[in-house]
Amino acid sequence: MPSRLQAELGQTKPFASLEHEAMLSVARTAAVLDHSVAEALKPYGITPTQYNVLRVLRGAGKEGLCRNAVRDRLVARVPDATRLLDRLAQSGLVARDRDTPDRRFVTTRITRAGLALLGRLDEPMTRLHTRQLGHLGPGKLATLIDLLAEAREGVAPVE
Amino acid sequence: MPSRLQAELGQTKPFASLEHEAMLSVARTAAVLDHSVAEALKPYGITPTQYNVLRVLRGAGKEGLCRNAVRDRLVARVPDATRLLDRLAQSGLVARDRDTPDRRFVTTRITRAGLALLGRLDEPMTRLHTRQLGHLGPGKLATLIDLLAEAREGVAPVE
DNA sequence: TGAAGATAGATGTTATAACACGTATATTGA
DNA sequence: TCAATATACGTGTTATAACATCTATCTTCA
Repeated sequence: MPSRLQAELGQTKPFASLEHEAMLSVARTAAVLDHSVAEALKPYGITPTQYNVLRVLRGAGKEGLCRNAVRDRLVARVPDATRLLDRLAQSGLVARDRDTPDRRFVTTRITRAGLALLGRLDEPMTRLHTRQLGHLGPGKLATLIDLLAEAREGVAPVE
Repeated sequence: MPSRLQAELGQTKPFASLEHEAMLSVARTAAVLDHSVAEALKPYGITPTQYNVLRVLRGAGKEGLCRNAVRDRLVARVPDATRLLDRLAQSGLVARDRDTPDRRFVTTRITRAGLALLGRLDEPMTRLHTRQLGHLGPGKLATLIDLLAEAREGVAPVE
């Protein structure tokens, strides 16, 4: 029986190895999920990466976070956190201040407008997540989360 | 017990839902795996997407594939397949011809140089895949592949 | 104390992604 | 048969990613 992924990619030959099929399955699933999140966020004028930043900053609270701390908490590696935050600052969703004793640090905090945007997004995003993955049920979701964590053990961290 | 992903992202609060944690787990795992593949391919001067295209075209054989067929077989959605193939053609790894009865189609085929490059990559990439995911073993890999396929059922296809 | 190195961040530049629109060929149906 | 539509692909443009390099501040230690 050809695999589900094979059919999705219109591929005639089976995969060379289970490892390879798993690699492509992860990439495919991430692309599909990310695409639907991007579509859902589009009406609000932000990208999944920007949404991720805003959630990180909401989690950090009033203290805020410096640039590198934000960058290291993001799901995907971003090589240019400065201009990512520039754009969010220009939209008024975050604010930056060089207000620590160590003058090298620039603290970024989510603004009232950023919190308001996240507030408007919380419900639709939760519904989206449920619609996308809810059918798996708690048991399978927990297994999936565990297996993915185990999968990440095999490679060096994103550094 | 805080989840593994929580620790990786330096996050203090638990995730809002299993669905959300699963979403982020998939994205995180894909980013980590993609990054290591990109690093491995860098010495050869191609990106993961280009590698993917070359594999698709090798699979298609002498017949080749038209632009949209290539695009639809890629793991991740690419909105500009023309210039992606332009770059591969400029590197001499693929060749294009408008040689079908229907003059709208442009057939793309992998060149001898493209095949040679893939040949050099086959072994190191297989080793990389094994190093990244081999420790899971066949049983867990099969489960992971199945769960990811099931996860993709919840959302509309990438169209 | 002050030069060397480390750290945090900004900036310049090129390549690619993303989106809208344009062109050529083929198909359909009045 | 020929105008309308569909299909396959290309092009123009802007935004962002990716990479290298630069500046400012702080730390370390001879």
